[in-house]
Amino acid sequence: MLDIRFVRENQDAVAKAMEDRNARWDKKRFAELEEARRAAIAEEEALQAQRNSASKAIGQMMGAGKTEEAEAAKDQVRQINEKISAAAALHEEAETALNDILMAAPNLPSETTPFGKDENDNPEVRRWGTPNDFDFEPKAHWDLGADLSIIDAERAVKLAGSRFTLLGGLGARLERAIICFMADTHVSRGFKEWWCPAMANTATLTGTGQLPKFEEDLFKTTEGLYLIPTAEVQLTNIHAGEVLNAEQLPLKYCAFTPCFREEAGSAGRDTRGLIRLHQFDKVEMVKFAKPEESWDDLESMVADAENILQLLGLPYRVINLCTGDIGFSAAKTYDLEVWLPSYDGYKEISSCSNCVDFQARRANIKYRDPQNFKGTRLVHTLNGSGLAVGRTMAAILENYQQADGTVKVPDVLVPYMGGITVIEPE
RNA sequence: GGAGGGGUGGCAGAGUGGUUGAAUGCGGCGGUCUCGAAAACCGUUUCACCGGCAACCCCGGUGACGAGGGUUCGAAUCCCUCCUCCUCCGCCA
Repeated sequence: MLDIRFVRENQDAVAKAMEDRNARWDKKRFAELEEARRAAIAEEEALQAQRNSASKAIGQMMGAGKTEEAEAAKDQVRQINEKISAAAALHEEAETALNDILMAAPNLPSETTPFGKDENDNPEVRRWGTPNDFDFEPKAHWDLGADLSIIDAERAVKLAGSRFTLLGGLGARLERAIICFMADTHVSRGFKEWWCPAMANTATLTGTGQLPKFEEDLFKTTEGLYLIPTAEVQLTNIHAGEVLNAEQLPLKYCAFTPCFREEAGSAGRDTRGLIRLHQFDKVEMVKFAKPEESWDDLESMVADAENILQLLGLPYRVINLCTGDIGFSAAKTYDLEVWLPSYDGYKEISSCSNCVDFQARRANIKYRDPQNFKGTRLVHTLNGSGLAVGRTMAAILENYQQADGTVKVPDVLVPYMGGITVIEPE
């Protein structure tokens, strides 16, 4: 959520930023509601002050035995109360309308977020590795998975429907190996690992920005809970409503969880394989940082994600999402895209964002730094995939496939595969 | 699922309708004392919002004692709903 005072004092800049983001923004309506809100508050509070002093006086009259005077005063306060109710109604009306606007408004892009209309305007930052030049016709991972009997798409449909997957034998083992490798690697680099609920409540999802605007992207239970679309939701909200100490920052958290997404608007896209599923696994990183350090923390988080790809020997590139393409809560986002032969191109495998104080304000996450300021301030929150497991498996299968149809296991995963170095048909 | 008992400031713990934003203790911060430290003593110690102002650190006001509603001139204190924690019983991976 944006800071209402900042929006009030920077109305033109906010309107411009919203336009850059392709977001709807009614500058005039905001200004009117904001004005109405403050007028109503001023009125309401002035009346409350009257009531408070009158009530105090009544108490004294009663104490002094002046019953009749007290009764007369009570009548007057009753009238004040009616006025308070009217002012409070106006106040709440404006407050609710403003809150709806602010909760639906995306974050402001950072200064280093390039201007652009859509994903075609995302500048490439760097590349790592060279895509394999196969001397045979490489298969797509869904064909490799079927041929090796490690991905059973048909039975997954039987069990749950389309956009689910069933991994068998070394496929299941490879999924588990990738998860453990990623989590272990992050832990060795200073991340604290967490194991989280796969469901979250409304407040939690509001804190990170999925709600109220993107409910249609989520699976909802009959109990009113939602399946988490990413562990970012849980890791970030761990400290919701808390005040952290400056010495503990930055906090570096990671977690493996399954993730669940409706994928409502993506019918027909990536229908095969492990790229776009209702349920997928992901190891997620989240950081809580001091505002003055968060941009450095974003760079190092990207490095943490890149480290996984480098250890796995998978070619990738880093792009800087433009204003028209960054997500709702982010001020700046780097995407990591892994080389995927079946797409003859790079495909997103990680997204690392600095949300600055946008989520911290929603979730009320602050920190104290008595050396440098009095009171508390909002922290900055960052999140990044480290990485999406299914897409990593797809990339491994496709990039490590061999002419005979087998798949070599990346060296770093061999220990996690119980020493198995090649995935062969059963 | 059944029965009972709780949720107050960083922590502990008072407070059952009227200067209680909240006693007291601990902790924290500042000071006195000391060569220094400890002890002792003195002072201080929540947050959000509105208004004033050159000013977030000053002044005035409003609100907040798990959350939301109600009663009342007035609620931490009474009533209702919800959330949550604890104890016992039952059930269960």
